[in-house]
Amino acid sequence: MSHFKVGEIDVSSGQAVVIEGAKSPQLFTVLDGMGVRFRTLEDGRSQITNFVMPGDFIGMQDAMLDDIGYSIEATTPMTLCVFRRSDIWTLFRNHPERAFDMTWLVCSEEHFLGSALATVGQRSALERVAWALVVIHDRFRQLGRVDNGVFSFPFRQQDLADALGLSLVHTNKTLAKLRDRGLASWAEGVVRVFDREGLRQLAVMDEVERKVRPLI
Amino acid sequence: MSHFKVGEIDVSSGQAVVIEGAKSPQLFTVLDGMGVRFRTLEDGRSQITNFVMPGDFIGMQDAMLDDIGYSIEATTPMTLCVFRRSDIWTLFRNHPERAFDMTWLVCSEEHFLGSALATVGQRSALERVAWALVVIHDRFRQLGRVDNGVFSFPFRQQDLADALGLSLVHTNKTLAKLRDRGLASWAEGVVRVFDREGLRQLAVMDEVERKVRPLI
DNA sequence: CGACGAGTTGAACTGTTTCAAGTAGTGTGG
DNA sequence: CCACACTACTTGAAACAGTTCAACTCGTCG
Repeated sequence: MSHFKVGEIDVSSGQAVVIEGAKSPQLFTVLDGMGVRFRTLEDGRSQITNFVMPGDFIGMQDAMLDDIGYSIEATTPMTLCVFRRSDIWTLFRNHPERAFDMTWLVCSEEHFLGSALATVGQRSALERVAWALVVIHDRFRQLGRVDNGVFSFPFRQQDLADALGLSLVHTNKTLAKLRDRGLASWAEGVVRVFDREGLRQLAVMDEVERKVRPLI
Repeated sequence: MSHFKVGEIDVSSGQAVVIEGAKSPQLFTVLDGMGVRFRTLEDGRSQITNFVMPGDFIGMQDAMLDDIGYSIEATTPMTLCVFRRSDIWTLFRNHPERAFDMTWLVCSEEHFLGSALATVGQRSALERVAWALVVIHDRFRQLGRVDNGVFSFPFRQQDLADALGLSLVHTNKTLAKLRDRGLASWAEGVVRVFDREGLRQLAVMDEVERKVRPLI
């Protein structure tokens, strides 16, 4: 991929990376830092569709559809590797393995959104929060950031609420319930998963085997 | 695509096309008929992720991820064109334009799931149903099945409820509200959209330009 | 004819939201 | 160094949107 690389950019925390509706001609890979990907309704409500983490590949959707359906904002400072959108076609033509990997990532993203939709559509607040903690925990573990169930998590409770379609207040109270049950806690930016299996069962989710993410 | 075609299959209404968890080695294009794509939780709750219609391309996700995350069931009798999963790689290698189109479809699917997630996560029941009617109406119009806002819709209200994360009863009552307001009606398998613009505004959704779907 | 699926409507209940008030931590400026 | 503003989190109580339960209609199928 290296000769498609245009450069690197740094985005400081709180700043927008991609703005909904704009026609950003770029594709990114996240080298470092985290952010949120979200959609906003005209009246201000916003839905976080996922948390963006190192290794994520952003912008394929826009590049293909000529229309960005979401915004991305950096939560921590981020470093992104930038590709030229117009090179995608060249990639499909000359580097089918890379194109294949990129498609794999999009499929995997779609898969995740399907799970998230089922969660928000069908699960109760307690189940949703438990589900989110399992998913986030597993993703952080893949990144090697989990030490014995403990990892630091840079987002706000409001972000989790926006991701799960719950109010901030209820998200907070639900987290308190999980804490009381000894399943997990989240305080001062640190999440502690005491009982992943218990959370998983509470969330009525089945075990999924880990997938190997291709690197772009 | 024609020499990747393995054959055609017919599925009668009510039958499963793809079963969650199974490893179906096939890809399909819907030639005719409609169905639902859904995910089930272990305790039986189910979330419809989308309505499957003619022209839809199914199975890319599975083929890529080696794991099917959803089921598909035929609502009306369906005719599907079957491809061999193992040919995907050949396609990327020898027919980059086709691979590009397939990726485009996956991106477009992802885009839709993002909208659906924002709907289920943020919109009220009234807004959700209005949103769904606009989306469904537009999709049916693309298929050329809408005559002056009127089209026949083979699904049950329970299906719409499962798609929107609402109970059947409340979905029904919400439809009644839209009928009372003169925006749309749905009776005996026929949907009438009297005021698409009114529905769109009620749903707090912005206008989107139509995209050209590639045919697979 | 009886059983069954789909739709409809009313009434009771409840999970979640909204409102409200307060704590703790952090940064800013006088 | 203290007052002030501001953001994140926490907790209680009131309000309400949506669920659940229940009963009834209508058409279809065997």
